[in-house]
Amino acid sequence: MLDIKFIREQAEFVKDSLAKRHMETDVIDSVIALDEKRRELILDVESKKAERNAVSKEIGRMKDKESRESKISAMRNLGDNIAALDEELKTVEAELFDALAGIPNIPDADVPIGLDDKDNVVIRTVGEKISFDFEPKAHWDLGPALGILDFDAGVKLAGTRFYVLEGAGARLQRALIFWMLDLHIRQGYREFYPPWMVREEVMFASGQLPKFADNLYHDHQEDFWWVPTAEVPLTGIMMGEVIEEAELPMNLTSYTACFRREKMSAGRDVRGMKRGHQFDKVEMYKYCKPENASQELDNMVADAAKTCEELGLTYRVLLQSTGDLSFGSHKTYDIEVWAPGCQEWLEVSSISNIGQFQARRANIKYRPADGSALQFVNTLNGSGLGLPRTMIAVMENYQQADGSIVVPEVLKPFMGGIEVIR
RNA sequence: GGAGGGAUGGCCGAGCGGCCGAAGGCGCCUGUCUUGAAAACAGGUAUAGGGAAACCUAUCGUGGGUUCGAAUCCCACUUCCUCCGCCA
Repeated sequence: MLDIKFIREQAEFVKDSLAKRHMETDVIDSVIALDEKRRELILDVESKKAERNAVSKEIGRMKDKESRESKISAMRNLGDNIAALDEELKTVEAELFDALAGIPNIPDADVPIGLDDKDNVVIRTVGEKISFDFEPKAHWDLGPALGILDFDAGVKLAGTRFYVLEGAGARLQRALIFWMLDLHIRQGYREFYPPWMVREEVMFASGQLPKFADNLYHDHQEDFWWVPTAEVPLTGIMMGEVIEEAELPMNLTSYTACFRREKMSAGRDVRGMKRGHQFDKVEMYKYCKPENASQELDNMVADAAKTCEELGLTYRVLLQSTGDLSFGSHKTYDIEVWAPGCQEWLEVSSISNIGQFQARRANIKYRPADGSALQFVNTLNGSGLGLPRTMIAVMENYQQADGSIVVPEVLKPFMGGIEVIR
């Protein structure tokens, strides 16, 4: 959510930013009109309240019954007037809030302008695409052949876009989770295990609601929303809090399953385990001061990249264009790993500086050490990494001619002595 | 699921429908004193919105209601605690 004062003062700049995202800019004009209406009403209703407060105090001290009665009836009328104005103000504020909640974040100045993900800019590529002296297989052939990945069972249990990992496959994923969490702890993150279902207000705070309700699973009998990413509870955990400056930056990491309806992308990526309704992810998250956010974004990209490096995967870092930038993001890098079987760069991580966009929705501030006024923190989030695609990359990169899969060096301690899955 | 008791500032804790944005204490900040510190003493110390400013408005878990006026009365909800039941 953007600051209404900022919009008021920098209307043209905000419009330009919307235009970069290929959005209509009319909403800014209506927001400014609503804001003016709102301030008019506040001026009016608050002066009336001031009068009522003053007269009510007088009434409390008055002895003369008649003039007392006349004041009371005058205040009764004023009270009705105030109630009507309050009602009107409430309506205007709700409209303003809804309008503001629908405006995306301002892209950072160095975000390339583009239409979609094709305009994302490759910043660097690390490693060479692996070459084999045989024809590499895709994971959807490798996995079932080894008996570690079962698409039919997933469909039987839950339908399309579900699969079952078993044996060394399930264990490999668990090893990745353990190893990633340990790595992030070494990198200075604190591990959290949050609820995987949250209240509606938490979904709103992190920016998923109201806009993306269609992509979420929701229990209609209780106020429970299944998290689409650990970013949601990791934002919510500090909702409404004031953090001491000395505590910043706060680095958090969490493993959760993620649940997504993926309604928008029906028909895309249907094959394999690339895109499912349920997937596991290890997430990194930061609360920091605004002036450090840019540096912390770079740090987080480096932390995620380290994960790919230690796994021995070829990867590239991309800067998202304005056409691909998600609703709440100020600036986002993607990390993609090369999957030689399905011949694809797979997005395993998306690392974003959200600025104060979420903090404003979630009301998360910090208290500067010098005692000056409270400030909104900045928040950052990034996958470290998404498990299914990491699994794909590991399976396809570490495959051997006979269809077996070598366990990456860093995962061996977690595999109970299994060095090759066969 | 049933019964009962709570929720007040950074923390603890008072609070009769009006003089309560809220006593008192602790903590913190500033000053006096001191070579320095401690102690003592004095003053200050919530958040948000509006306003050029003076200042005004709102907030005592949340949302409604009663009233000229609500921390205080009424209703609903959230949450914590105690007891009973159920349960991995």
